[in-house]
Amino acid sequence: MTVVPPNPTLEDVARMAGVSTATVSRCLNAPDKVVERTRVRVLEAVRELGYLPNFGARAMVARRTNTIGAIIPTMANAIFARGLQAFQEEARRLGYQLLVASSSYRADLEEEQARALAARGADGLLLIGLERAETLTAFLAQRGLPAVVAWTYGAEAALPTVGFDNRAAMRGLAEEVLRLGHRRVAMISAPVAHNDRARARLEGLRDALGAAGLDTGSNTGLRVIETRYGLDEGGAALARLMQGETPPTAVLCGNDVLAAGAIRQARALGLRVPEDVSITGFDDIELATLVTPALTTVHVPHQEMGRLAARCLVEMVEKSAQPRPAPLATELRLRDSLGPPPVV
Amino acid sequence: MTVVPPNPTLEDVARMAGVSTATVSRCLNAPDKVVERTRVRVLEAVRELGYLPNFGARAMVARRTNTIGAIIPTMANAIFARGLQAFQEEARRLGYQLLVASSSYRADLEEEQARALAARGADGLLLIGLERAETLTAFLAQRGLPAVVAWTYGAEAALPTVGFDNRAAMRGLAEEVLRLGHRRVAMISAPVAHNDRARARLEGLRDALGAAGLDTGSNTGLRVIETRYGLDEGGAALARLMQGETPPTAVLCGNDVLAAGAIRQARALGLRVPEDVSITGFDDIELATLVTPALTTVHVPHQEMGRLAARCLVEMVEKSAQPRPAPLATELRLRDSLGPPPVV
DNA sequence: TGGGGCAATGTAAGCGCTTGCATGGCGTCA
DNA sequence: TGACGCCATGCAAGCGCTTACATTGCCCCA
Repeated sequence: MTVVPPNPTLEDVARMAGVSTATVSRCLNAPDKVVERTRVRVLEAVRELGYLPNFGARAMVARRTNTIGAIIPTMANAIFARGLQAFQEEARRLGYQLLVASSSYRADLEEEQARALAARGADGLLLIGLERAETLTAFLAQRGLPAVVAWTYGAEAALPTVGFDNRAAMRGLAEEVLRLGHRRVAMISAPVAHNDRARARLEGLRDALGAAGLDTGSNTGLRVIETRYGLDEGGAALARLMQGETPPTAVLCGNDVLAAGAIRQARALGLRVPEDVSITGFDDIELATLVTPALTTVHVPHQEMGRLAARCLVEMVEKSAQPRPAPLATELRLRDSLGPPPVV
Repeated sequence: MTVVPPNPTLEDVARMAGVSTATVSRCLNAPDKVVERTRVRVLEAVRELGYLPNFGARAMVARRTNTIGAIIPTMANAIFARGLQAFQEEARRLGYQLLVASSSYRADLEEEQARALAARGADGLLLIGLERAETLTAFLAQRGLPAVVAWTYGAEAALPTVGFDNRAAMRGLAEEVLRLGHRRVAMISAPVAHNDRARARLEGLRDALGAAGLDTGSNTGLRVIETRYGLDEGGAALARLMQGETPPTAVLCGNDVLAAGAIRQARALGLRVPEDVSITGFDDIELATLVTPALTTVHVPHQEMGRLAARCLVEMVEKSAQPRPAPLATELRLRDSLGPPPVV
């Protein structure tokens, strides 16, 4: 009868196999340095004891962990979920374990999580969006910890970015809206403070408006409501927008969830979409085709982005490279929630 | 000018502050054991160097990491996302860092991830559902690694469960369906193999059918289609169900996503919901109120479940307790997608 | 004024692992 | 047969930290 210790160590295995700990270690890390007969015996002991290398000890001496960390604003948002799942699958393929933490959209928590992940030996970090505490950036630089930023694109950002041009994409959508004849346009946006993506989308809309010679001032021309993420929030924002004297004929939303909420609310108010008011989204998540009418939106290749980000980060970790992937292409998805403005 | 090493150690800090490493360590872990003057000096050095304790080293000697791991089937599913977000917030409040990994619904990957998390020193694990590789259960037992199972409830399960009774909940919904007069009922279910939750829901339906004296056999009475998670998958399943001679008058879906897909498909087929066919969901995620008609479904308290699971797990970790929380209550949400069967 | 006690700090062991270097046994070749 | 070299293995240092125990110095009281 063998005694199986609850947390067997290298030494337990060595004793059982009648070899030194060095040999056991070599069996695990460089099997070809050990002659077959010994190796078999050692692996047998490993199996029997259910031995699992202590990660902390290994990391301490090996100075790498094959772990990468991701910090996302929240898990409760489909936009991140899908891309992250792809990221993790690609990372796994490349031999890396993914650890996810979430920041609740707070810069201080993001930094805290980054430190936690760094302390836990993450070889690299995936971050979302360009905006963050300066101290975090400094921290990454000081430790020489590779990081990539996803879900956005910035040619001259400090860190490599993997994503798409939010501004240009929104501009494209807005141009289509204007082409249909809309002149009174409003936007329901996620809070733009500390969120370069939201801001870029808003600016894209302003770009289009400006190019068409329309007033983009917040007071006189373009009305913008900033609101938290959520269906109800989107609905509430729409209700506010529509109650004035001259409500907008088109409401562009910063993301699909806000847009879906807006559509639901529009119907609750007895407004027809798009006959009375057009509503558009951004991201093209699943729910875009679920609402009635189906959402006109901007399609973002989330999975591709996740995979690309993983490859990019691994390259930085393994080759100390500084890749600069090209921005991904987005695509207009014209569905039913956008139409010409009502004839007066 | 001070030289700031890229990865400062305790010793660097000690040298800079002119004390021993023990004192620095005490400053960090038991500040009241160090006199104020020294402490200030040490913390100053910590700040200046940007010192971050090496987690591996610390874990190795302290034998705990204040880290808990969660393994979920996929991040791309809103059901898990929301509960997990709540779990993580509660865990953080209790002083624990959450690390998430995903298993893609595969038992082998779940085990791999569990080992990875255990090796990384997780003090406890959050698992989903009761079904898993025996070797994993054995592994947890051998290491004495606390774990709780969420999203399901099993009174005599090997591990503490935090969740609700899937079977009873579905039975409740099914009884309502039968009360309205439906007799030809079908189900669109997630794959039941390796998924106790899906299976329990199906059994709940069978319970109700049986209690009403209806045939529950798969061939003659109840039609069940198992399909992968996804809107399109739900839609395809509905299409198959409706094309027979005597299509069901009510289709109960294993979750809201399948139901939403089914509703979309029903409309595409020109069927009115619920006049021609009733469709129900399960989970009550946001999208339930988005579809038209709004989904009749079972509301599950995901956030509460997440919080409770966190408290439960922390209790196990800190007090070596074996809590057995009571099942959470679910609630029928009667909305518009369920109505009486069509009059023939 | 001297000894006891206590609070603050230092010393050093050891957590589990990897790895450079030392060792020893064996095959090979002259 | 003996010297050489090489391969498999062992030895031991050391990664960065915590903590039990030792040491120091000071205060207080007799």
